[in-house]
Amino acid sequence: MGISDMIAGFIQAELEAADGVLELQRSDLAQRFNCVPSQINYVMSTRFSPERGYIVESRRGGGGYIRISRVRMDRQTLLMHVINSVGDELDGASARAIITNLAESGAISGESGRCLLAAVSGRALQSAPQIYHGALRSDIVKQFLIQLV
Amino acid sequence: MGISDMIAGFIQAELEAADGVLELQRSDLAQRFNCVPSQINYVMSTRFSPERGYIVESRRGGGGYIRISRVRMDRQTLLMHVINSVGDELDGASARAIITNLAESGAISGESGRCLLAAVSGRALQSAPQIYHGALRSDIVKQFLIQLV
DNA sequence: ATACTAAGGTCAAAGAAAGTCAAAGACAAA
DNA sequence: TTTGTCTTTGACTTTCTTTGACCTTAGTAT
Repeated sequence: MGISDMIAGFIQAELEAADGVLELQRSDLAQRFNCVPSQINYVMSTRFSPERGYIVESRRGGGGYIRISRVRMDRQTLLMHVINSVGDELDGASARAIITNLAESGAISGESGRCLLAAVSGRALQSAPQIYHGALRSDIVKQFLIQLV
Repeated sequence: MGISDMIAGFIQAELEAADGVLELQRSDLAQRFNCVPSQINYVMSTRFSPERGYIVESRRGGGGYIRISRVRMDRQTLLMHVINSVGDELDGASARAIITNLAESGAISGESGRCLLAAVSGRALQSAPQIYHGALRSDIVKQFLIQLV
């Protein structure tokens, strides 16, 4: 494992500990890992790009810094919205509507959609009495989607 | 027996010892067997192809590597096997074991694994009385996996 | 304002792996 | 002997990483 990977690992750990936002100094970090400062830029652009779900801001000059934030993309916002909007019970038709919607909007993959649909289908729930189905559907959908946020 | 066979044998032994996943460096291996590095590529493509049940990943550049993992069966066979082997009830620990296994072997994605795990978690099933959980887990897992075959 | 100093940014070159491909060699089957 | 298949080799390519020289921006002191 090269230096870039170690730096990336360190940052991710710190980010985890700091709950998603981290502010650091380029030269500090470079010193800590005994590398040239521009290596930090390299790590930023290859490991913490927006495509990978991070926003990196910075400022030069005295008291400068690099701020990295892990960002929940639009997708995530949408998912959270859906998760929160689903009540304690969910009937089959609504579940289908919600799930196909998510899939069509691209928030979840078609495959995930099919899997989730299957997991809340009559077949999957048949062992439990009908009265529980609404609540089960709601909980299964929520727990499933939370994994994708 | 040619060099390629020796290399293949060595790798298989190491794989055995390493329990299915092995990471090595092309140039190291080439040196050890006193051959040209591209010979390793030859061995990979002729002896460790996906048809033979292996997945080979690699990375170039500094700190590059070649990672070889053995996959038991092809995805579909494995999935069907699992689906058929799950009885009418499934306890939480077994579900976890089965699902993480599938994910580790690459038969399902890590994401799918997490989703399925979430869908059969205590949280997802809490609305139904405990006595139904076993059957629900079994049915949900089966219905979910059938979508992926 | 001006100049100094303390950040961070850019870019291209050098280095470190791995990948590709085609030619040459070995060997068994026809 | 010829033919076809499997191996071996090495020149050349592509990708990823590391390094350093030089540039820009933001405070701070005169």
